[in-house]
Amino acid sequence: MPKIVDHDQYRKELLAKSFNLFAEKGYAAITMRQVAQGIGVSTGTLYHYFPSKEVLFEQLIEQSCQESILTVQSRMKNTQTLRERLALVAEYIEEQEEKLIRQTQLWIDFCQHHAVNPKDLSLWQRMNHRHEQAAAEMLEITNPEIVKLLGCVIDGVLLGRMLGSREISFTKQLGLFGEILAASSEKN
Amino acid sequence: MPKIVDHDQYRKELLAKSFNLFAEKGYAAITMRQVAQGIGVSTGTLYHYFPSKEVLFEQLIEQSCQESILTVQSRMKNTQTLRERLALVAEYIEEQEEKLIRQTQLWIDFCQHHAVNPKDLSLWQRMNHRHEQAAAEMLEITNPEIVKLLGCVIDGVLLGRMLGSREISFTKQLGLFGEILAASSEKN
Amino acid sequence: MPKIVDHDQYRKELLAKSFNLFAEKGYAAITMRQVAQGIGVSTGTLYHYFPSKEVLFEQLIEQSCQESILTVQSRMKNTQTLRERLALVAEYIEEQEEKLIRQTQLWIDFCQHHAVNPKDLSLWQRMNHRHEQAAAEMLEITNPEIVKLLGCVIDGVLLGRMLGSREISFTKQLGLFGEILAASSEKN
Amino acid sequence: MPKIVDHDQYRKELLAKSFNLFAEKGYAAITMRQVAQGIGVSTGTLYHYFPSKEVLFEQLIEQSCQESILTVQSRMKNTQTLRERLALVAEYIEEQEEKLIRQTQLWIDFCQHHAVNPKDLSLWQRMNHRHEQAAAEMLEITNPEIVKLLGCVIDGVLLGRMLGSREISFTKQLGLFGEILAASSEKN
DNA sequence: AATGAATGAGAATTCATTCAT
DNA sequence: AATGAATGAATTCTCATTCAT
Repeated sequence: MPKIVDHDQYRKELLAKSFNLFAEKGYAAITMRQVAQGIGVSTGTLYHYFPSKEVLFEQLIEQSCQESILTVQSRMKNTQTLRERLALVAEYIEEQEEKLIRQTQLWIDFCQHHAVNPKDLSLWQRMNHRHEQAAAEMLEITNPEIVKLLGCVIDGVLLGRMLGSREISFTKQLGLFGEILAASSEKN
Repeated sequence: MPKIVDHDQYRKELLAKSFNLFAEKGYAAITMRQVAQGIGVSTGTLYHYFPSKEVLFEQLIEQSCQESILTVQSRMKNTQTLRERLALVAEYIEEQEEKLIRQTQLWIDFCQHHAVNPKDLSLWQRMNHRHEQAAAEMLEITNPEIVKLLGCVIDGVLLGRMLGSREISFTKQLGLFGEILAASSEKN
Repeated sequence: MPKIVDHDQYRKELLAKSFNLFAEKGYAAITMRQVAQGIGVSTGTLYHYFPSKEVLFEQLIEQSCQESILTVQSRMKNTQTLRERLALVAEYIEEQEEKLIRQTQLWIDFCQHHAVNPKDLSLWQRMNHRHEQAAAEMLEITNPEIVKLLGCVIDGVLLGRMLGSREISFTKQLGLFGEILAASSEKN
Repeated sequence: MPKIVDHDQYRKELLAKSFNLFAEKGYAAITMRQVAQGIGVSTGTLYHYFPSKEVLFEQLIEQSCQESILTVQSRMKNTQTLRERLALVAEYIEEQEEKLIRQTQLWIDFCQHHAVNPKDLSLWQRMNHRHEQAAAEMLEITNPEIVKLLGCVIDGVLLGRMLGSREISFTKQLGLFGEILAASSEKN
């Protein structure tokens, strides 16, 4: 009888624990020893679950995207009215800000060093799409071109905050964007 | 007889030549040998002009920001009418897209690994400000809150394109943003 | 209820199964995991039967030599006439060629890394002796000096084939050697 | 002006110095640090001259074979009479015994771990051929089949001595082989 | 007995940096 | 000033061995 460990489940835990480490220092700058130490295992164990640093990183990206998608979905599930959804999305996006930033850091890193293949790209786009959709619902936007623009605003705030700007925030910028949109559409 | 070269001038040339290399691979991932080879000198020469990889990188950031600022300014100088400026800025931002993306890559990289000090930050902000101003003039925006929002849109497009999205572009998104702004303000 | 297996018997089976693996890759180059996988058990099981890689290897050498000796002996047992023996030895040596090569590989490997102790050495010499004797009988050689020379020829063929030469074979070279011997002795 | 080093010449010196180290411990068992230390340089320097352990080993094999061939040739060059040649070959083979053994060790090692390509093989065969030829001249053998047999005897002595047998030697076994040959041919 | 997860010392290799020329 | 050889600490990764189940 072997030691009882759900290999796959544990692998996912290790990935979750490495998330911050990779996001903070970047793929190239963090060492496997630092990762191992940071999540409390030996390098040997790390390599027992992942064949290489690169694969670990790829799985990290994948899991973090998929989890993000699931989280948004599940948040939406148990609510019926638009008002409820709006509240939840607003709450969600503020609460997830740090995570969103880290996720974007990871993705930028990933793009720089890997020839991003279609599967990965679609995963990222799907994730982004969910976030855009959630925000679009919050702001009651239907025009797809404007949803895209909204995506840019979100990404812009993300990048701004990633680079340390404290003058902008999701609430403020999205709020302003919502107002402008409302004002412009009233006219039509 | 020493070669007649202005030490400082040559240093700047080396920085200019390293720009793409650092932007493409990232600070941690590129090696000094790769940089040296990429710009056609020996590692020894590189170390003759820069005491360390880190300092080289810092000077790279600084020079690239300052140059960007100067470029925008000079572009604006010789034009009087708004229309002329608009044309030039539009042309400029499209033409510089790739450079802007690389610059942002570098800056993200820099922020991840250095405790950004006020001097650096102000440099970056000044640079960003110039770009925002240029774009603001193009779109005839005066409200500072909206200029900030515009900054987010620009950054968002930048991030989007950095991550490989081909569905968005400065022209399209800024155009749309301009329209919405116009529509919303007409009402007032 | 423990499984009904003779511990010692099973150990021997494991040794037999590891023979090829060690011979093909060499002691230093093969890993215990590869061995375990190759013979269809877990590393834990391997270590249950052998305290270390080194001991496993030593026992492998010993068992393979002893088995070789027994095989030659048993082949000889049930035959009385010289002719019969000759036929069997000839058959045996051709049929065992691959095994002999592997055995020699193992032994070379062993000598390189271990201070060969007298017990081991005598084992090897006894084995070699048997083979020489068998071949000597086949060729009806009695002079001990010439038996030694015969040993060299056998070893030479072994080494040649180990290194991939397809131009020589036991049958051919031993045959030629026999002829020369016959020719030279007729004269006396 | 760079440090004045004949890169290629120094590479060859490093190879020559590594010869014994690899032969004694075997490719898999020796570490690059041990090699570096053994030849008095840093690991970094080793990797400055050889891209990998494997390539170092391959070049080692090649250089050692080629050198062997050249040595035999040069030894033969300046001598006219058969007697002189015989003396030199006898001297050579005894004096080179240890080197021949090590070379064979290396080659066995090489064969075990590399898919030997035709170029390598022909190098080895050419080297072997030279040795056979030299010995054949010494013993005045012309029949190609018997030269091949002679090769087996040489290889057999080589293997025997490699495995520690002190009862056989080139002089003794080749001498005996020569006598037998002479005896057998006189009859014809 | 049997498994395979866990360990950490040690392997190959890289790379910022120094230094002789 | 310029070169590239040399260094060795640090990196990624491996593997004999141990141990909980």
